Formats: sequence, structure tokens, C-alpha cells
Amino acid sequence: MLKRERQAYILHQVNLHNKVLSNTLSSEMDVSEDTIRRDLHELSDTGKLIKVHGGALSPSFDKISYPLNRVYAQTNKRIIAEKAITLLRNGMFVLTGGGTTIIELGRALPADLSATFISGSIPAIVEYMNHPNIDVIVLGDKVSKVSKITIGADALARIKSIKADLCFLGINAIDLENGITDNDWDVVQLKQEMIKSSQKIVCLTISEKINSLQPIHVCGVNKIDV
Amino acid sequence: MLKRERQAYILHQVNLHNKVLSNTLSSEMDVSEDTIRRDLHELSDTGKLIKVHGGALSPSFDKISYPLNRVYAQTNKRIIAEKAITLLRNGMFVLTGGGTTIIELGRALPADLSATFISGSIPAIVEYMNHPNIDVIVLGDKVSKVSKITIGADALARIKSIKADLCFLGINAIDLENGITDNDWDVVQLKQEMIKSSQKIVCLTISEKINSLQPIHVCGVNKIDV
DNA sequence: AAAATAATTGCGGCTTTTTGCAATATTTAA
DNA sequence: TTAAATATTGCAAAAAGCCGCAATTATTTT
Repeated sequence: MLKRERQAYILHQVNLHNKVLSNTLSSEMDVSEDTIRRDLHELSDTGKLIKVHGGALSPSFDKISYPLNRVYAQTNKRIIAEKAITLLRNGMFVLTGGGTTIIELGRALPADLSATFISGSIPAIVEYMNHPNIDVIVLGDKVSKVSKITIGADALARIKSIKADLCFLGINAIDLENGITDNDWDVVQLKQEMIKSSQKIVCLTISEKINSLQPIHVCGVNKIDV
Repeated sequence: MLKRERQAYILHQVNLHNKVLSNTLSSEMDVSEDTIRRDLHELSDTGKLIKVHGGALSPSFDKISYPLNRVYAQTNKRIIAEKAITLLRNGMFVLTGGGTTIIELGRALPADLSATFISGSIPAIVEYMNHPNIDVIVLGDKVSKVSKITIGADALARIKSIKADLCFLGINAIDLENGITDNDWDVVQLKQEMIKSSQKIVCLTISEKINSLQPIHVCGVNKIDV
């Protein structure tokens, strides 16, 4: 069997079944696994597939890009994200909410960090998934179209059963007297549970939101660690 | 044997078998491999075949060398999605798996359809969210990096508690004898539960996957309605 | 038809490609 | 954590390709 034929066959299998194993291919085509590995390496170099331990994957949905529109005060949020990252350690369980600042945090995560991120925010999850060493846990429930976050009894119950090391909360309004306030009942429920379930609460916010007020009370400033 | 005859014979063989080997041709026509190589080189220069180490391939070989199209066989998948949509009715509860065909389905959903879609596939959820009249329910659990779908006991348990009207399943391999088969243990578990929890099972697949086989059994063809 | 010219072919020596193997790391799973 | 599976690296053998040359064969010219 010619090299080119072999590689064409491999590509076909990958495109068809999304995944191939080196040893399967090796026995199917009766060549050594070394040869298969070399083939996969070449195909991976030209971007036709993605090589992983033990085989290869289809490139079709390697990285899903989320249609993200222009973010308000993005550079500032980026700075906040960078600072937040310094609080992370390997092996941590991290609970996060949603919001553009949190997404910025997801983007800024270092590649070598290995931790577990738990969230109900779809855009945040999409970001976390792009990091190879991060385990992503989704809080399941009905998705709120407005906030793109799962809300409801299921999500709440799940958070209750978790004890996280750290909680990153994007917030809507905060002031000294009233603490954190928000404008969405369901989201407030979630945030309150998250706060209860975490050792340490970190609030991420741009300075403009300080000393502003929203209708629904989340918690007092005393609950917040950072 | 004349050079022209030789080259004509080579072309004939290439078109017939899609490939030729230098040493085979050499012994068949009783000329040195050098000569064959020179012939192949000439024919390759005029684009009548593609010369590779050890022989040559039909030029059609390169054409199917998967175009830089993001998704394999996307247009066909789109057609499948359009057909699948005709099965949907307002108010339905729809359970879906993952895969590129399902994502295509998500893209193709009509704007006026109001239904509830339940899935653990992150890319699929992202698509469903774009539709204003569709309620999206996320199956929560740990996200598999490979398949971008939530897998684990939580997701399984949640599916068990659901009775859906319709289930769209993207599949990996199917044949009459072995039914649906797949290559990922966790995904198979999910699919089996989904099948149990749905009134009607619809399998979406491109024709190439018909009569192919993967290591893990999902279910027999008799379980499938469409 | 003979001579001159051009093209084709095979061969020896050499380089490059391809492949498998063994020893050693590294990753994954139990 | 250990044990198994998979990767990496370097190496060597076999196969294939390349170059120039000389011999042969075809084509054109005289």
C-alpha cells in the first residue's frame, strides 16, 4: 500500500468517524504503529487532522468560536481578568458565573493551569473548553436567553452539592451600603447559592459599577473576599 | 514496446485501478524501472496522473483530498438537516446528541418553530440559543474534550427523567447486521439512554457511514424509526 | 539508401525516502 | 502510586529516486 493511499484512507476514516486509533489503523493496513504515527504527524502538520495520544481526531469542531460581539471596556476587563488569574492554583475547584468579565477571564487562563471549572454560563464554558488542562463541568438547566446562563432548580441543587475552593462572580452593581445587587431574580438565586458553596468569593467588576444599585439584593459586601 | 504504447497502457491502468506501482509496470512491460519512472514523470507533468513514491495515483485522488471546507460533506449534511426539520412540530420536546450533522440541524431550524430542545452538546446548544422561540435545556455534567458533549452519571440520570417526543441522533456508523455502533464508551451510554427516553428516534447520517462498523454497540436498527 | 542527428533506454554509483526496530521517555489508566 | 500503553529518538536496511554516461534505436537530412 502506498503512503499516499494510506494517508487518504486515514483522512477518510477521521472525517467519517471523528476519531481514529493508531492500533486499529495499524492492523487494518498491516503496517507498524510507527508508520501510522508518522502519517498522523504529517497530516496533523498540514492541519488535516488533530493528533492526540493513541490516535487522531477530526479538525471539524476542534475549537468552537463563540460569536462574540464588541465588549464594553474590554481592555479594562482584560486587566481585571489578569489579576484574577493570579489567585488560581493547580487542582482548584472553581465556580464561576457569567458575564463579559468572566468570559475575558476564560480567555486569559494560562495554558498550563490544570483545574476544574464549574459554570452554567454557555459562553464561559465555550472558553474553558478551549483549554486542554481544564476540566469543565456544566451546570445543567434551562438556558436563559438574556444572560446565556442556565437557571432553575436543577442548577441550584447542583451548586448546593458542590464545595468549591474559589468563586468568580461577575457582578452588576455594588456599593458599600447595599452590597451586591442585581436585576434578574433567577440569576440572583444562582449567585447566592454559589456564594454559599465556595470557600472564597472573588468579585470581578469594572470601576464604573462600584457605587451603583440594582433592585434585587444578592449579598452584603462582607461576604466578598476579594 | 513503444514509448507511446507504454504510456497509454500506464494511463489505462491508472484509470482502471486508481493506482499503479512502478515495479509491477516494470515487470509487466519488461522495461527497467528507470524507464517507468521517466514515463510517470512525463505523465505527471501533463497532469494525467499523480506521481508518488513507488508508483502513481489517479488525479481524482487529489481532488477528494478533503477541501479546506470546515466540515466534511457539509452540503450533504445540510440537506439531511432540512429533511429532518420537516419532522418537527410546535411544542415538541426534542432530545438531541452531538456531531456535525446535528449542528447543521441547529443552524437550519426555522425561526418560527417553538419547541424545547434538550442536549448536552455544547456546539449544538450554542446553535439552539440563537433561535428566539426555542427553549434550550442543557444536560449538565463534565464536558468531554473530544466530543464537546457532557458525559457522566448526572447527564444519564437527567435523560432518564425525561420523556421526549423526538430524538435526533447523529451517528458514527450503522449497518443492517450490527445496527448503530460507535467508538466512545461514554457517548454510547448517553445515546442508549436517549433512545430509551424518546418516543421516536431519528438517525441523521451521511450515506458514507452506512455499512460501516465501530467497536461499541449502541442499538439495533429496529429501534430506529427514521 | 546512407549519414547525421535526435531521442530513448539501461546501468552504475549515489542520495533520499520510507519503514521497522530497540531503547528510552512520557502519558494515561487503574 | 505503579503498571500499561503510547511517544520519541536514533539507527539501519531496503526500496525508490536521481544523475550522467554510453549504447541502442528512431527520425531526419543529404
